[in-house]
Amino acid sequence: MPELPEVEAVCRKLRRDAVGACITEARLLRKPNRRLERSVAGREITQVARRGKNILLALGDDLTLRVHLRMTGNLYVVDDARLYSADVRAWFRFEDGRALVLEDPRALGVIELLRRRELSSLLESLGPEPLSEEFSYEAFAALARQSRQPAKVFLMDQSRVAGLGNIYAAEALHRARVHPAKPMNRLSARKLSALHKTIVDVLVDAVQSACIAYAGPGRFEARETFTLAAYGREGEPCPACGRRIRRMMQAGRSTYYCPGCQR
DNA sequence: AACACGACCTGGTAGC
DNA sequence: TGCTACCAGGTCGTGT
Repeated sequence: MPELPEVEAVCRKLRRDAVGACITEARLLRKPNRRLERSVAGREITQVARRGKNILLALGDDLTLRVHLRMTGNLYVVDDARLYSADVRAWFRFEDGRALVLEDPRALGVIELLRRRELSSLLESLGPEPLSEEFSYEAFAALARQSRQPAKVFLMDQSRVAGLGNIYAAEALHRARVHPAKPMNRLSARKLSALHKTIVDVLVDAVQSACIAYAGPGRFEARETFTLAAYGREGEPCPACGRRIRRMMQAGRSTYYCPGCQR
């Protein structure tokens, strides 16, 4: 379910609700992990950070709880974890009675405890944050020029750019008028530059939209201000040129694009 | 290096 | 109504 914008919305809310909370007890309901459960007890959540689609809850200086929501996860604070039994896969009870809850119907989400070294190797494996200074055009273009990967596959590779997923990769390509199958090293400087810009634009818009719509429990369905131009619109007219949006498969995922303007 | 594909899981929906 | 097939916002491991 969540890509960078939705994960960012989750993190912003957690910064308000969970930072400073002290964990008294934890349970991973799907796959019990006594070591993790024991290790987090008594620890304070000192910081909430996002890197790509990873949520990083710092528990003091040396330990970090990494949560990845994968397709259907959601992470939020509730007043009483016992009231949210349906798809709750893990809970972390706080001293004040509230609890941090991982809700994840498909149970593909990941929770793990990382020591400092493990955290840095995770961070090293990820490409630049597209909404930070490190996502420069030069760095992006340098990677692109040496890759023959199809543009869509390249954008979804977390080691190239961290945080894009199936929806926003498609939307960035559509805005930049780049065909999803175009090999990255064959894009003109003009197209490459357009793509670099639309990645940022799409994510900025989507973060704003996700933050407005996101309230915690529940899904990320309401995209208040972000309208998808291509994703999920097979057969509908392209808002830019009117040609019908097509769907194709790439790396096992659906890709939506406009055969008229994306070339 | 690049790509296909299955595995991990569950639920929703279109079609018969 | 009930069944089947396919689809889903992610990632990893294996094989070609």
